[in-house]
Amino acid sequence: MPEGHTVHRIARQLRRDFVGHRIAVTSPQGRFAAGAERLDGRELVGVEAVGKQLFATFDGGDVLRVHLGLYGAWDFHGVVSPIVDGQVAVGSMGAPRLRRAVRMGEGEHELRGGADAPVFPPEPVGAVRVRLATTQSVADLRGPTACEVLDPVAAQAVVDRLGPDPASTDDLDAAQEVVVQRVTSRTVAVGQLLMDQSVVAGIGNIYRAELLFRARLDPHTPGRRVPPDVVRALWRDWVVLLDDGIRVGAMITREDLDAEGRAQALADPRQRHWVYGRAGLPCRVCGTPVIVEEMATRKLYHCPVCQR
DNA sequence: CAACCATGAGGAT
DNA sequence: TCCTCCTGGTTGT
Repeated sequence: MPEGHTVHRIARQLRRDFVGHRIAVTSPQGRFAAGAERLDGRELVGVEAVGKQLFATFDGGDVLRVHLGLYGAWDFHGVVSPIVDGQVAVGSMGAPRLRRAVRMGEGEHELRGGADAPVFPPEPVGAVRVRLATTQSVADLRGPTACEVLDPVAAQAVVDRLGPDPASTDDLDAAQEVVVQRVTSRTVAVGQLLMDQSVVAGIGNIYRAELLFRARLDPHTPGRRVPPDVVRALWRDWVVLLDDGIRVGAMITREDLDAEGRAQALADPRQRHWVYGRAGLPCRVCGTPVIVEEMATRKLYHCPVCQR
């Protein structure tokens, strides 16, 4: 369920507390026993996120590739350092219902073993596919759709299949034109193209719905019928939303909220979005009931009046 | 308890 | 278009 912003935050957390350390790698659940044994005791030398994929490189070049899919999450225990200035760090990232959040105050570096287990390291809870551990910090991965060890060439091949990700690209303008080309050359609905990770990486079902609403664009519009300037606006908006999501740690997509409204939306997910998850509720702009339909097996929310 | 659901994606048909 | 995998929270009987 995590979209791109979550994976970038996870990459930051791993860089902050794990890169530069020798890592004890285990698979409490057992389903990653061989991979864990291969990586165990090596130094983590770098972590990158591209789209929804995470690449953790160990000394010697092996890359741990993780994709959280719908259910995956990382839980962090022990020292969980702040990853964004002026903000709390959250001890768990991924599928929201999995959050056994350990919230830590600004600037706080604290040794603790989780909310209900004041020992370190804590016993693994549930089906932990991989545990990465330093002497001070633990990262538990559960429920990933992909978790494998790749050599650098294979890892790069995965990256090469992905479209641009604003948070892993240094040339946003060049990336923008790649997206323009990949959208406007297709007859597939733009609502599907935004979810296609080879077109643009990191967008999921929530950001898809919200980007289209913010652009007031009908999700059914064929890619080739979307004017290039509208694709550019979508891309620039994705740049903004992703950056905000990485900093805030939540998908607050309503640009009409003031600081207080954003604070309330952070506490109440029902206030975060224009249309996502609001089937039958009045559009926040025109009052028309929000429509939900299936598009390529995923729920698509949109306003039939504002988006055309 | 079971059934259903979720911010995902690959592969078979 | 369907099936499968992965985990766990919520809802219903």
